[in-house]
Amino acid sequence: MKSGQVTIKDLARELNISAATVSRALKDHPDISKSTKKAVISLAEKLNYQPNSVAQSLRHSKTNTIGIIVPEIIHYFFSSVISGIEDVAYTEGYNVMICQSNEKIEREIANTKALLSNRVDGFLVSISKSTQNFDHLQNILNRNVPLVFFDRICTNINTHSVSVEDYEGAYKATSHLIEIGCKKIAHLSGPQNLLISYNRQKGYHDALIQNNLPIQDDWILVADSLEQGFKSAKKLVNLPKAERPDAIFAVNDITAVGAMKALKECGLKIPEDIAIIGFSDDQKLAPLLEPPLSSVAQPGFEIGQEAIKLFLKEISKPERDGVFEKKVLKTELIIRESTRKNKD
Amino acid sequence: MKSGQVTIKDLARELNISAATVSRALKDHPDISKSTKKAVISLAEKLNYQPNSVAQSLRHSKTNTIGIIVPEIIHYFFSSVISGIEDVAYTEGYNVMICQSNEKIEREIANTKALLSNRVDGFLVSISKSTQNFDHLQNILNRNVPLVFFDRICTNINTHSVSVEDYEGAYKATSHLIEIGCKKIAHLSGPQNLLISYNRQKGYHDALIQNNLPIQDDWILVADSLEQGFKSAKKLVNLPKAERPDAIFAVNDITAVGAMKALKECGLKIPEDIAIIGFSDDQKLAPLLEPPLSSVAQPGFEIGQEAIKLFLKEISKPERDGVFEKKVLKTELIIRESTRKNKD
DNA sequence: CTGAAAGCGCTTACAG
DNA sequence: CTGAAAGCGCTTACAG
Repeated sequence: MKSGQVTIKDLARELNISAATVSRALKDHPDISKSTKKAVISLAEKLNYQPNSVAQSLRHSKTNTIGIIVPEIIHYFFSSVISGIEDVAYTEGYNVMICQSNEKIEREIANTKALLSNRVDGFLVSISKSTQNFDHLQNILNRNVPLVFFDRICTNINTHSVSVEDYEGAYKATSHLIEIGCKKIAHLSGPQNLLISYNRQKGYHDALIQNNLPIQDDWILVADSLEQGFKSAKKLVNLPKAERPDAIFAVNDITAVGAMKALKECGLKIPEDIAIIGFSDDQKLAPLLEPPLSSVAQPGFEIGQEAIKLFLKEISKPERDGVFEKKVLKTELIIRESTRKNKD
Repeated sequence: MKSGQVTIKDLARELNISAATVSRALKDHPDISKSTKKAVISLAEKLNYQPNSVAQSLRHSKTNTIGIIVPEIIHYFFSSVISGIEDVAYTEGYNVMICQSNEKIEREIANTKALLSNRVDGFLVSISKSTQNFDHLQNILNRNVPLVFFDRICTNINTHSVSVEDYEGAYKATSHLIEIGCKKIAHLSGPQNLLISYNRQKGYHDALIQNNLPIQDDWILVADSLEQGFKSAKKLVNLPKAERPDAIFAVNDITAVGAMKALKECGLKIPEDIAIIGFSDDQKLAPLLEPPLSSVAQPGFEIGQEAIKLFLKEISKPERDGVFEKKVLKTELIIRESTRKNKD
């Protein structure tokens, strides 16, 4: 009773049999006699025996635990992904250890170390905005531990990943703005070192080009928070009348919200004066705004499910074969009032 | 190289010393000579040695891991709490295992089992809506494992808890409605088996009584989702004119949002026709609504911090003494447009 | 059908 | 200053 928890030894002593037999009986090993099994199981139940997973992990060099690193749990998107992971983990008998990088590489490195020490069976990671060096991530692979990136994937490292069609989504969003008659389209973009930001901007860019619409540097502002969205929109509004955009495509919903706030404050009507569309479709937010915000939906829950499934597939291989799957999920254009002009 | 990871044995073999000495050198034990330490540490770094926490956990009967069970991660409130927990856990060298009950007791029971098997050092739990039997929770304490409830605490079990002043918060919210001139105040309430719902309703009830305002059964409807809030508000609006409430106090923000939607659809003005206030103050939502929603703020992040601190305090005791701390944090009334009448 | 023995990786009281 | 030994709780190849 050292740890207060019943062990196999306790059961063995009580029944006057060996620990080995108890162990076998508990896992219904065919060798063990029915009567022994019955005795063991009934005692185990009586004493509320709970196998020590720590010992099992050590024995098997397998913890049945997955390490997750996300920038911040509080975001709707990331908590959806985590839910998706947890969903599959639960049915497959895995536990999850969750760490937040808080967008800081130092913390991401520390998280990686902690999870490695804990011998998680695999990593599911979405990198921080400040992750520009990748040694800690490469280190995971060097140790032969499976790694799957999701959403914010790291192209410098060759491994599995789950992402969405950021380029296509942005292209669709921008094309949609063009279709409803907008001609001067601004973009509030994310940090360019993140592939997702880069791709979204590229989709925006290409949609304009292909529709022979002007690309103007002062219509492209880096902003990915409510506050920055607000400030940037103010800047756009304050451009000389002829140059003022008639639409904004924001890299994510919260930035769009900031922009909307600024537009309203300036007495501009959405979408009549300026149409606006976000990205990621925070379903707990976008439909509830006024006007409801159009966005590009990414299936967060499904991304999580796919990420853990790639991990499960990897560990079911007889051995690491260096073949990596890059799963790319579709996005969906969600049209709401913020891009629905009256004439439609 | 069984597991692909470097072990103490590997270091020992390489240096021709014993594993014991390596172990001591790595933890800077005073007995070990400087030169040995240097050799060990430099080799450890060279080979990128990462101690195996699983083995350490087994050895010490301590995993430095905390188990968290929440109803659902996706809620702003719960992810704030988790962030608060993670924040302290990180600085204190703890890892967190997070499970969701999805509001189902069966899953909560399974989560408890899994975390017990993993020998987490303690539990931080917010119970599900359907948790009416508490054996699985009592079982945690019976095993001498510390348990701290937060937010949705379970009064049948005597242990630490962190909650907020639900009664006072509800009382304040209702009083506020009365102060701005509302006289017929409805309440959208949560499931009554949850203490928080019960307390909020009681605060509402008592505020009305003390202000000599009528309590009417058909003004109190159980609703705690957007959809139910919507439906219930419709019911309230459809009451005979004289009985139609002039204010709604909702058990949480999302229910208030549903109600707002219904009111708007019926052409009613907020707050002029019907004022409305929520609870919990989802800061990613309430301020962005139109009109911005008043609410009662609960400090989610702080709740998480306090919960893990109670756990840390408990395990720092020389032994379990059965003395439990019930921490109750303040709420704050956040007044926004949804309860700000023009005359104010 | 059952048990003794060895080992997963680490730590530490004990001995020298 | 260093090492051999035992043990944390479990599992399994080997032997009988």
